[in-house]
Amino acid sequence: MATIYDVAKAAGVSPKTVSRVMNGDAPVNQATREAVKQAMAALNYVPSSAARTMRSQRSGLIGMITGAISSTHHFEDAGLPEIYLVQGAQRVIDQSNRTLLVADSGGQAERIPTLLQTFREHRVEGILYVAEYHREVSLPASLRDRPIVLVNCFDAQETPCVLPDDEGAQYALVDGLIRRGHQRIAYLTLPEHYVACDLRVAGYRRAHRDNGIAVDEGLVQVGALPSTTHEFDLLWDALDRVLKAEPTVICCANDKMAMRVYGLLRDRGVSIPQQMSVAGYDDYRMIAEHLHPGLSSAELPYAAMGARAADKLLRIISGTTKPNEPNRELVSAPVAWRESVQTRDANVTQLSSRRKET
Amino acid sequence: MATIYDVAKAAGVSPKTVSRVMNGDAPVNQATREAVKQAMAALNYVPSSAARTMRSQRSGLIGMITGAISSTHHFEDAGLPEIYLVQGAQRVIDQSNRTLLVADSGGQAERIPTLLQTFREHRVEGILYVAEYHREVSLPASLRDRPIVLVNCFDAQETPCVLPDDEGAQYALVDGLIRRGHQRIAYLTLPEHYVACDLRVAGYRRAHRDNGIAVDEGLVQVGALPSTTHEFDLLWDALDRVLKAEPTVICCANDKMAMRVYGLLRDRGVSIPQQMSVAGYDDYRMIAEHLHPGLSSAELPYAAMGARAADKLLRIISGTTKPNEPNRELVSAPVAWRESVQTRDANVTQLSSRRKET
DNA sequence: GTGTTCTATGACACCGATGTCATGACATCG
DNA sequence: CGATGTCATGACATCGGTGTCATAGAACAC
Repeated sequence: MATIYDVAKAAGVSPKTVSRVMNGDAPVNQATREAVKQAMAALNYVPSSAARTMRSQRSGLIGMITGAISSTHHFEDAGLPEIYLVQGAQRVIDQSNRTLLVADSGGQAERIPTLLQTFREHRVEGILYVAEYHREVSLPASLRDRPIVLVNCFDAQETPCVLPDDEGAQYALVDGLIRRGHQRIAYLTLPEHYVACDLRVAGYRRAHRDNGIAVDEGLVQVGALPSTTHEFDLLWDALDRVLKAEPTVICCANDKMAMRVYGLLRDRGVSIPQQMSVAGYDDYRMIAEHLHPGLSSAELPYAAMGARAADKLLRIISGTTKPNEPNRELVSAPVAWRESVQTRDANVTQLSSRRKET
Repeated sequence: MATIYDVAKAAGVSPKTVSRVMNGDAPVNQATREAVKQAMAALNYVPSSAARTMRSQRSGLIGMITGAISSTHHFEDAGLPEIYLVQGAQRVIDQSNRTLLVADSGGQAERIPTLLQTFREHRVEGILYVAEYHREVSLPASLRDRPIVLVNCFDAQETPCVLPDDEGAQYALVDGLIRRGHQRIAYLTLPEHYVACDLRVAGYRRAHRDNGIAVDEGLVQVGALPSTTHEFDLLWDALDRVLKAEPTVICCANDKMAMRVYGLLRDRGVSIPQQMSVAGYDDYRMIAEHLHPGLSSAELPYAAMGARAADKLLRIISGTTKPNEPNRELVSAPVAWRESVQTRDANVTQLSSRRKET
């Protein structure tokens, strides 16, 4: 590969002048500049980031570590939307003239030290630490030696983090359901004690409270288990229980669950949305758009979170954090309304007739 | 950050000796070695890959460019499984003590030159060029200056590539259907003239031929359009047409389409799999496992393709390609059989009774 | 005892950028 | 006309590793 010396020789100038042409940090005669540019083009010159890094002590690299945390089991399908996080972060990072170095542990936590070692060898300027679902983490001390932003997770040390606004999004979804005339809103939750579960149930309740509707506790049932292999073992029973409470719409903890509920409802001869509306969470387009009817869902805004996290990290690195910038940032997204939710005349109760059919 | 000089000073040796301890390329006295190791640990020393790269002229970086090609429109959900490609490639590349540098264009082709420039600045040793669906590409000349392996695509110049075995996988799926007693197998295809469409239809036909079954052309209908926004506009009609040919199973071009077909069949009151079996393609676990009933599907083996491509690229880089290694490699995967396909008694035709029901 | 080989180590240059400082050619000012 | 300043450029050192070569001492052969 051509070096700056080759270019200098070809253009009949010193390497330093070539450097000046590239970086524009000092005046260069127009004729000289042209000669240098021609030489660069002729030799197909590309500057070496290794040499630059050495001289400048700045690598221009940002490390992202994903799929990082679970050691007990592999998440088969978590990880998929991470590509959106990567895209969102990369866009922002490219604009700052830096490069994103992605290390995916593939869910094997034991690989993390190796990946971090690689990051350190490359002198990454900061790290984006991505969890596969909204949760609390405790960072290894070895991660604390450079700027870091947590994505989709938080810790007890108030490390800067970017989180989805689970409470707000679920609120928006349930509030939207109420505005569409629904009063009896079933909710099949995530596994208990998950951060997202608690937050979303809180949003569900706040939406009821703000609209002056009392929550029938029979309408709220745990719909999933933490184990991925038996994740939906209790869904059948949970669905039976909420149906007993005679809802007009079933909110599912995520789109996967909603997809299953579609099947289960149809097994029971319940048509969607005529006899029962359904809503999801995550807005996985792959699912929500292609289910029939299209699934209304609260978006998990991964791309925006990636962008926001990258932005925050870059500001920390450059020391230009905003004065009152909070450590913890919530990212919101609008609800995607599709055909699975039917608008009801608030004064009409179709419940009794529907129940007769099934 | 501590440098090799700091370590040398702390251990009372020369930098070169520290280097020897790290690389083990020359004998070092046991006592000296221990002293150096202690100094490295005490100073939390991590060697600088930039300095190494400069001296050795080897970056240890492999570039992967994804989501790279489409310029006309953004693929909303293509790109998702790419994470598997990344994981598969990364595993192999890590084992070779190299680092994967992923650049995702987010479907914006105009960003590719920038990304390639970054790759060149980092002196990547080779490039994995990933297409978002199986297709022919023509590479920009600027990509030809270093080893490259195409993934999920091929070109006219016989550039080394790794492809999914569409023909073989569709053959295996259809052959499996026939072995399960199906004789009238409908096929809703991808958009016409797509590489994968032609290959899969070929597999479908070969499976019939090998089993001595004539293909009823009414059973084969185009099920999707190239436009993503109107991708499935003709699915309704296509489904109607194949149903007229009285199939016992409907093969869909991909899992998304199968998900829609689930909905459409149920609208028609056709139960799956009792009245109609359904099969997909891609084996997107997120869909196939959570549809109800579970969807039988031919796997698109992204992780394996990523690993194979990385392996091939590393062998090209190291000059250890196998003697008879073909430029083009096909990656196969077994069919994932789930409940959406019902085994039939080959001698019983339930068609007439089923048609009456609907 | 001298020559040869091996072990263990260090001095020094080099990879390719760029920061610092110096210098020469002009232009401007008093 | 000499002092000062600006413009354009180059010499040189430096970043942190490692390849090359030199060297001192120990071990071994004859």
